[in-house]
Amino acid sequence: MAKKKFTYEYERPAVTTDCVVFGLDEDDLKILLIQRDIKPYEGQWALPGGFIKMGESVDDCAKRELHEETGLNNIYLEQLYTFGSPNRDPREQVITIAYFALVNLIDHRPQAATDARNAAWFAQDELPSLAFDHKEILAKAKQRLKGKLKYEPIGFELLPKKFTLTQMQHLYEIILETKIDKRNFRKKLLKLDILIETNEVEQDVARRAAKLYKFDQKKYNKLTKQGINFEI
Amino acid sequence: MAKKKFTYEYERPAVTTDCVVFGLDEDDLKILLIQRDIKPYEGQWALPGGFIKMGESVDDCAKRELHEETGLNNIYLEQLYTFGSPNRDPREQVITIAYFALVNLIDHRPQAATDARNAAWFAQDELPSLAFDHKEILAKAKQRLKGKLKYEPIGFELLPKKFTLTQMQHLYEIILETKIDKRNFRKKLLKLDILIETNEVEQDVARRAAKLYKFDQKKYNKLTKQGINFEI
DNA sequence: AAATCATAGTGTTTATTTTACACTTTAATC
DNA sequence: GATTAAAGTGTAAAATAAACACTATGATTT
Repeated sequence: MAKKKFTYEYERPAVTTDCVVFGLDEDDLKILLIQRDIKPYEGQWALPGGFIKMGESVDDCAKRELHEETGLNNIYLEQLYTFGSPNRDPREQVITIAYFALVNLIDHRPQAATDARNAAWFAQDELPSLAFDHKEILAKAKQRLKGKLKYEPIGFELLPKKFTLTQMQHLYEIILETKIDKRNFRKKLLKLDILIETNEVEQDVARRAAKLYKFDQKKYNKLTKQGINFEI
Repeated sequence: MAKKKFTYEYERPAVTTDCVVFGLDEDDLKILLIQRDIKPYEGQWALPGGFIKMGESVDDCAKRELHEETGLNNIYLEQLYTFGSPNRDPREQVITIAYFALVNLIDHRPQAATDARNAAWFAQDELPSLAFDHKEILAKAKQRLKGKLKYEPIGFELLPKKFTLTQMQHLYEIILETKIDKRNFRKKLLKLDILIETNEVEQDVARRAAKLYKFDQKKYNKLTKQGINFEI
């Protein structure tokens, strides 16, 4: 073991960040996990994350760990909740600030971890058992994702740059776990006026191809300044 | 200085909790601050809070610090956000998990701090300058309070056990910073069916006395299980 | 005892939003 | 040319939200 070097007057907990990364596959909401290569929980799957370094903000720590362990960069990332039960880590007291992230799996295909750790996407119904209290963190993240999706159109983060209205609707149906009426959904979404209709259509489909739309960031920013109101 | 006793392999940030306590006065939303008696920011006003102890959960730390510094106990307390910029404390890196709390000022009159520190309630428009990044934490708390009030009837936490509908309406008006129509407000609130009408009325008012109501915790619990939907 | 004051308490109408619902169009494939 | 699969589209009914003003009550004043 490396020699211990840092001394404090009072005992201190360790601090980590962990990240729940959601990605949308064809018809499934997937979660990115890494396989632990050290104790405790060696070999088990866990949320990507790790210890904070001095001089870095908590947000930066989450970004860095996510990049180091999964190769992901520049994706939607937001603080979720801080978990601080004294026994959540068997080694010692570890406080973790959990984040949740959204990535579109079409542009960011499942990637190998850069530091040789095993990383993989798991569907909801094929989740392995998770290390630490990560199951609890995941539950909180799912709850937050559901809640957020109703009031903010964060769905764009999970879709490719250009997408069809049906893709967007599927996304809502998968996350909210409910069927949505096609006409009503389109009416509401288009009324928000934050979509740009491109003059392209889907490619390589064996049926009538759907129009592709883009997200209009500028109009969306204006809208949020006035206080958005989007309830699906 | 006391001798330093705890040694770690890697440098660790200190961890604290801070608490934004809101209380409702006659016609003002007030915030509980304590005056710092040590450096840094000695003599300045700050949110109540302090360092986490080993073996205690983050939630427990918030409760304990709140009690030690303000005498408050058993009040509505919920985690707000974790602030972790590396320079938010001039001494060294300190990560703080911020909480927000609601108390009714009628039952919990402004109290002296138990540990001799100066504690006082401040109205929004007479806030002193705050230590650390506490102004930012306060802003986040206000934003959360507004947001929450719209979807959950947390107003009860700020009112005495028995209250009039007008008091509740004033609360909404003060926090949301908007005028609300009396008839529409009452209709909506009563339709939720989480109020119990007592057969008491206000005392000592020089006009027609209003009926007093109580919050029906049981019905409310049922309601939240089904997913509440209360938008004022 | 009557008048005054201050706020409690109460319903209806209109506008807006949400929901329910089914057929035609299009383009590729067989 | 028929088939297939999903795209795309509108209307009517129901529910909800918003706007709006007077009467009731009880204490205080004259």
